[in-house]
Amino acid sequence: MSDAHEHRGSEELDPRKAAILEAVVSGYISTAQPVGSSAIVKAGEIGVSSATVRSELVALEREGYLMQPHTSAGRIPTDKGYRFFVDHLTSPGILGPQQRQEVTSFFDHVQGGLEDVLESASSLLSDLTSYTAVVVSPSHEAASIRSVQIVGLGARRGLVVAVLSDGGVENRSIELPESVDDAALAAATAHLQTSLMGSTIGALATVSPTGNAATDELCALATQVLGSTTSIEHEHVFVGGSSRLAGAFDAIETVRGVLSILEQQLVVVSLLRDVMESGLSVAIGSEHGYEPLASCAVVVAPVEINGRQAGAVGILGPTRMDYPGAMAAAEVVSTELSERIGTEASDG
Amino acid sequence: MSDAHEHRGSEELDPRKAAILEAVVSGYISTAQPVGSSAIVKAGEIGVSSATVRSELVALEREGYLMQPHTSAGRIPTDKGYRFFVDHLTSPGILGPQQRQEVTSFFDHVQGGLEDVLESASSLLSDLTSYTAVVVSPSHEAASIRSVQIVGLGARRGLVVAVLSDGGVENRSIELPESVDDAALAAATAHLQTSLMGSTIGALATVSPTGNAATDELCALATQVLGSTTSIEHEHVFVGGSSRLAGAFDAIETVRGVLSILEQQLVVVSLLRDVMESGLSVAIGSEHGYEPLASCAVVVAPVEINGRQAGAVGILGPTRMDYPGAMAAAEVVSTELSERIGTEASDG
DNA sequence: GGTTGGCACTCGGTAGTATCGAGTGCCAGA
DNA sequence: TCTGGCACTCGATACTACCGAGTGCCAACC
Repeated sequence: MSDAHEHRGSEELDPRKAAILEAVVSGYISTAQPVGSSAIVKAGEIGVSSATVRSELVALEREGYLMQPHTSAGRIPTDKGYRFFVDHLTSPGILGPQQRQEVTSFFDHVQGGLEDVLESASSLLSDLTSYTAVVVSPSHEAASIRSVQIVGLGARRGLVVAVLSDGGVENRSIELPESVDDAALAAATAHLQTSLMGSTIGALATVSPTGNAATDELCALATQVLGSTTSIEHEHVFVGGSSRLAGAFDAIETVRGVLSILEQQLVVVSLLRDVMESGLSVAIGSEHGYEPLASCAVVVAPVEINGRQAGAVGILGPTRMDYPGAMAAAEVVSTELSERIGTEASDG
Repeated sequence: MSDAHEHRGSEELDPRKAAILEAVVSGYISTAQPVGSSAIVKAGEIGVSSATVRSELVALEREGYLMQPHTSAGRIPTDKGYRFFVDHLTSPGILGPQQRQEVTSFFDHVQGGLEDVLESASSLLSDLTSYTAVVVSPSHEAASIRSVQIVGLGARRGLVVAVLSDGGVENRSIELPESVDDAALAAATAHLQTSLMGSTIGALATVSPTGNAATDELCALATQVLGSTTSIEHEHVFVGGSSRLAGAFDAIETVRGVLSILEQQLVVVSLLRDVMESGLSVAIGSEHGYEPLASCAVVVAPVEINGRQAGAVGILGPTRMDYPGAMAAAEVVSTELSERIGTEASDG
């Protein structure tokens, strides 16, 4: 009480307290059982008796790093305990040779369009970590348009296709006005192409009228559907290894809640963005504000294109997850993805 | 034994036996509890005493329609029991007005490309039924190419984009040869366009050489990546409402297994195809050969384009699912999807 | 002969009780 | 300040008793 440090979140901890806290956290992470004083002593790192450890445990509990599920049980870490562990007691870790191999092999062999790569990447990240992984596609908002065209599909149906500088392809189906022939489509495509080339999908350039009514109508239609859905709504979320959630939690209601969150793409996007904006790479328990994820930890890493943060990868596990491993995997995959997706490099 | 009918799977059942079977099945579907003789009598449909019902239950059990979880419990249906129920005791049912409204509202307002529509449709189907839903995109194998182009993204990176007659857009990133300028890309695009227009992605037309080395190299590259992945590998599976699995089963291990199946897109595609090829619209329990889905029932409906079966929708629930409701929802959504996707209609 | 009420029996589920032991908090002594 | 000792707590496990839903069987009845 008289200690002014009490209100600081991350003040230093007695080296011995830190060691004991570490023993509890890593013990609980590997066994999923509350850790008792004798188990800590047996681990060998601390040269004192269990009685001494117990008094330290009481202190750690009072300070909010640990809690007891019930009176006669060992301790388990609180969110604050995990936080201290992540910030001060562990470092990102490195991938094992086999995982390293898996990553390089993946990026050597992956093929297909942007979406396919991201989709597979989410599976890769899940395989590497044994947790559920998410990959949020780079926002296309800032990507510039490299090509636009209107393709007729027959029977008054058409498709507006825009290719973006980041490799993304946006397409929207439209209903064509009656009696549009291929020539009209070609004319409109040509005009759109010159007008929109280089502008971003978030801020489409205005298409000046040509005087040809049919062309202008088509162009208006195309720009309208391209701009109609804000790009945030089209940020895509890829979830890999969702079945592993069932292994990570034993309460089926928790699994349900987390799965339900993962279905809401907007929520996942916001979650990852919020975490990164607060400058963290890990959000533990209730640190992010999402109730149903209170028993989860999220490890995130940004995907960058030309130094600008454009997307993200995330790993979702129980708070008692393997933080070093997850952070290492997220780091490696996000870096590789950034490299692979980044296109406007200077070595051309 | 002496009864020759014994070996026929779906011979008629005594009307009273059928009524009793129906009572058991619908009772178990709505309560999830084994159904006893007295509950059947209380339901009122059968004008006999519980003792009589019991002797019929014994017969139904001997014939394989019912089983007892343990000696002193009521009966629950076997897969065969559900099958009889679906085939003879119930009909597809109709959607409630509210659901009907939901469907029309959905198809009125949905926008975006083909994939977006299918993705949202899986959520719709899940919302309608309260079960997990899957939508398999129409195979692009038979769709003809309406447009091909190679777009440069800078720094030796390019994207091959093909627009198909069914509204699908395939894209593959490629590494461009050194020193390719926009003119070369345009030339190659033009040549590809005329060569491939109308051919299917499953059987690309050969592109005749032009004599221009750069153009021919680009065309070869493009046709190679377009043909490289067989189209079955690119059939896309959209899963909606996976969180509902956690509500449908109480064994967490079952949830895990089913989720794991849903992650394997190829398996889902095969499953739905197998079921439809055997002429069914419902597969119950172990009727399909997929072990982890032994406690599931799958309701499927084809998505057709111009009369040809091209994709499918499916509903995945426990064997004690609401078959009429699920069948109605699958039917409606698949029909609407067929209508919306089908493009080469004749009224153009 | 099919149907029925009666009845003994089975067995999962629930509640109550005893026991075990891991782990604790506390304290006196080193 | 640390340590060994000790009484205490309380979840987990095992065992028992009991209840009741539901059964199979059978003699009697229409």
